[in-house]
Amino acid sequence: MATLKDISRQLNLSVTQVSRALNDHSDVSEETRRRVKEAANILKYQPNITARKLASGRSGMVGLVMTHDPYPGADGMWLEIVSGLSTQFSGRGMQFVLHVAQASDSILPTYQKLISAGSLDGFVLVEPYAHDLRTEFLAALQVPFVVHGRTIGRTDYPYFDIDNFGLAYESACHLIGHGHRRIAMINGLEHRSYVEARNDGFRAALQEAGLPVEGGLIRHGVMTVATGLVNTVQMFGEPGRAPTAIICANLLIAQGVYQALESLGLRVPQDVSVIAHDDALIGLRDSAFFPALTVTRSPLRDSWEPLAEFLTGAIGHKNPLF
Amino acid sequence: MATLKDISRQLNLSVTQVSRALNDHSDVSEETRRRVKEAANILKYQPNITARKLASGRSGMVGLVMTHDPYPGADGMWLEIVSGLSTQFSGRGMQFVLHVAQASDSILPTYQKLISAGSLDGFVLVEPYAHDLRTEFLAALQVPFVVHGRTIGRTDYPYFDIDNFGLAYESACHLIGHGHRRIAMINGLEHRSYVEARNDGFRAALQEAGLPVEGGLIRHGVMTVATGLVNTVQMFGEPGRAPTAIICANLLIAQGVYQALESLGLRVPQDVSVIAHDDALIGLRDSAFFPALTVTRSPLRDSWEPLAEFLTGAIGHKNPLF
DNA sequence: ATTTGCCCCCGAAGCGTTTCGGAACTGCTT
DNA sequence: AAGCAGTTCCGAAACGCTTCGGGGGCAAAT
Repeated sequence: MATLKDISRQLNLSVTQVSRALNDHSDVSEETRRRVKEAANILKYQPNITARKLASGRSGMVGLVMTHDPYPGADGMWLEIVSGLSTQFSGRGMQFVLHVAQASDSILPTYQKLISAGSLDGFVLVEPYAHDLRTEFLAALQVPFVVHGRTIGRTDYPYFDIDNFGLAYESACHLIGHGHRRIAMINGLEHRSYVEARNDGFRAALQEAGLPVEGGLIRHGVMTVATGLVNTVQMFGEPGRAPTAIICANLLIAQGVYQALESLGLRVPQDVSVIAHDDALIGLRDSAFFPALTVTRSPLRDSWEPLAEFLTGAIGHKNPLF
Repeated sequence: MATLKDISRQLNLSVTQVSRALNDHSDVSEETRRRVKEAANILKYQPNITARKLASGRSGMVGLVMTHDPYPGADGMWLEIVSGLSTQFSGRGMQFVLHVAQASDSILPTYQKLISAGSLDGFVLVEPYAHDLRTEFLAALQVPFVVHGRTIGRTDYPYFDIDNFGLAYESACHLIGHGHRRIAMINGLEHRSYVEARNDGFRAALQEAGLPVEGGLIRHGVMTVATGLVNTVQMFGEPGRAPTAIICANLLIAQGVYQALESLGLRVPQDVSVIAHDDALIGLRDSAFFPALTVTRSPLRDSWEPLAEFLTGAIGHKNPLF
């Protein structure tokens, strides 16, 4: 509850100088800086974010807007995203908040509202579509943002992505090298850019090997156990069209695939080979699979640090606080 | 980006009157109110939350602080909580934000920081302990808050709770009525108030029936499938001490219990009766259980509306915006 | 002796809103 | 004619902070 004025009174300094001292400006002597910081500590001074934002345009708060649509079964990822980003930002002295939009078609208005209300400095976007309205919208408004993944086309914004094309490509090549000729892929929801990229990588590998890319072999769904299960059962339901290998977009899907194969009396890897991508989510280990599961792995966790770094950079650059 | 000043200039009114018109104060004529609101619409005026907060002390934002510790497998509940509360508050023209504290022992400092930074009007607390530091802390600071559940002892704050005692009591009575003599309960984590209340209800029913309350029959854990599974296996591992009925704190635990019983070659309900409490979480239906599961049910979903109502009431009362 | 440059400091303005205390006007009562 | 109440309005202050522009003081350069 202590304010700058309190400190300034106590130290016989001007509010200005106290502010500059605390924000490590250049034109304040080493001695006063020390005294000010000491007094701030004693008085348990906390800068008033609201006032700071109003004066400087920067609040030190960044946000992520998620849509309200629930993803039953796939929500472990949200925990990972939210806690990961929160950790990173608070390590940088910023606040990370999550905002839930009411419906996916109200997401742009939600950003609009948050921006013109003016309490956030920037945004983190996750799960971008191949062509995403949000990036264009935020870019047009000159609001700092950062993307986990990336869109197709113009990418003149900071983002952090993994080689989704390569991931699927390598997995498919691996299976082809082992003699597989009918390979399926159970992927995430269509139009998401990483899903499309993986489809492309998958197709490229098949084409290189001279294999046809049949429609029914690429499947989409929310990344849950149920998706893996259902799609596997479906694929093996059409006689003569069953794959001999399956590539799974994540470990939950792989779990469903394993369950389905077991029920169908098929063995891994003798009857069907399975490869999955492992995001290293909390509470789900590839080592828990039996028979052993082959994975490509890149922990989601590794992306929060660069994303936070980029965003703080973009914000600081746009509107320096000191 | 339009401000009050813009509107006032356009209409030849004072900023004061425009503000009062938009906030539906009494001393502004019907005619001006109409004109002001129309102009605001045209100019796409959005009140600047930051400035409003600074001037009035109210920002229209409320928050929930969760701890960083991940609950693998039990995070569906977080989705339910966050999206439910968010929906309720945005329906009331407020913003709901989620903040992640770095560690559970830093939770009070986190509140402290958020409060003195002064960007939130109030808090929602969930999963309170029987004796909870947070309620005392916030009450002492006179910060509005509302609790999902309640603490033991002084409850002079707004809260919404269900009859956890009765829940467990009725379930136990039901089983006792069917002739069961060794009844187990697999409950949530110790010290949580709803967990303690259910323990109490459970014990009360047993005592009334003259049954002993043995130590090993009340078990605690995070509310996951794994907890149900492991505890069931353990209980049936001690010969002669196995229960004939199990009460589960939620559906995930019940799922684990079913899985364990199936592996152990035990049938529901012939060999073991199972009752669970159903919070009606997204993506998990009691009807999906086979053999059919007996449940007590009270949707978590029903609590967000009253909680939001209470909190907005408490905030408005404390510091009226108009 | 004057200028230049540097270091440290301060007053005041401004961010966009709310709110307090009055003020102008109308119409109505004494 | 004066007083009163009610309605509608406004100026100015305030919230806590940042930042612009300037201003002393002092040592080195002219």
